[in-house]
Amino acid sequence: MLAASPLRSSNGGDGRDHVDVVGFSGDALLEDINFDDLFMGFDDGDILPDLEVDFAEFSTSGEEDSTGANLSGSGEQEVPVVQQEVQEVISTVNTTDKEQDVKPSFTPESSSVTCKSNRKSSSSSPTKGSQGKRKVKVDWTPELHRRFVQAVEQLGVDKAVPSRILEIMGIDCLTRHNIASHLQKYRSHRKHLMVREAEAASWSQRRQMYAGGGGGGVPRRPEMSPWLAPMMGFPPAPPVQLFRPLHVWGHPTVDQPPIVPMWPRHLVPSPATSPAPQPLLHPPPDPSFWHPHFPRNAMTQGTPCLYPPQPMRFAATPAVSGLYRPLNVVPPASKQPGSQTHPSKESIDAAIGDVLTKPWLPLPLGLKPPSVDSVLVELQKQGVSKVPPTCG
DNA sequence: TGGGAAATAT
DNA sequence: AATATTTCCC
Repeated sequence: MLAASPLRSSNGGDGRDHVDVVGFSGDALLEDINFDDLFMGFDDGDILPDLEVDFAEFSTSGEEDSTGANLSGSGEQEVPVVQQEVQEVISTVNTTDKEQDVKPSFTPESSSVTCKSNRKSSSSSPTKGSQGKRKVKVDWTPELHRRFVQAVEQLGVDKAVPSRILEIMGIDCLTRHNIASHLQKYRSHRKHLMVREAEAASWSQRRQMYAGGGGGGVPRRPEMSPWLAPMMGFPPAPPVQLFRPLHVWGHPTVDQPPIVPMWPRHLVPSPATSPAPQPLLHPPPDPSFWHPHFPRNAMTQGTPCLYPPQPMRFAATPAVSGLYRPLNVVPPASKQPGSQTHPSKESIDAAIGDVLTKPWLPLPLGLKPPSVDSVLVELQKQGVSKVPPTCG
């Protein structure tokens, strides 16, 4: 069962057809692989209603090389151009039912995956620039991709070859080249993911070395501790310093437990350990998640300090790069011992705006700092306000 | 027949 | 910008 309609390129170049291959399922989630990472934007909205249009009903139009394409056969062939009315039917269905509850039961075995035209296809003249080949562009919908993954895993990632995948998937309108292309990308993404996971694992391993396996996160050799290492230039009479981790490329840690150890009490930095600031490095991309998260927890709880207004320096540290950016938050002047001296939300906001202009500095030993939440918790436990000598 | 890179298209 | 296809070479 297929549905397709022509897509003519607007530039009159090769005038490719664009065919979506769609199916639908009640559970559009891809569980085998985290394709949220790989293919952003997949959601139920991408799963289109069943467009069971029998390709046999459509005559091919115009182009010689695409005529006679046999979509019910196996192997690769050109997807035929179909009549305009198909496209109309399809877009009608799309616009009406897309958000509706059109999720018929679906089982992988019995699923029908259909090919439909891409709606981007404009109704331009079929005669344009269509000599030679007319390829279709396959839209790898979640369902289609799920089947792809299924096939790949069935064969084994290493042994999966396009022709076999195609066979297993049983999607008529796909060609071996479609599969090969997708497979290439799939592997590439996969490799990427594995690298990232390896990094995470390696980090996690190192974390354990310093976390002491539940002993409160105290490194075995404090004097060598990476945590202790100079992270930033300390202010002359510094208040509490925290690392503020930035998960720039990953997902915010909202749903995840912290993967980093608590900040050990005796490792809270002190002025004596502060080095000179490092030179500017390449800024990592997209620190955009700053705003949503930072002010919420940063300084709203505890950490009273009696210093006069003075920058509080946080480290905004991307998880991967080993860089951080200092964040200076100026707390209000303390009135009397014991009074609250949190920075105001405004000053935090101002600092956040400002931090983006700061240079990125290397994080010693390439280690990540603890998560801000864990630090805050730990600092609270430890009565951190006493860390600077005059703060308690 | 398939992998992979690069160019190209959308 | 992201993703898919094509082309070329091995």
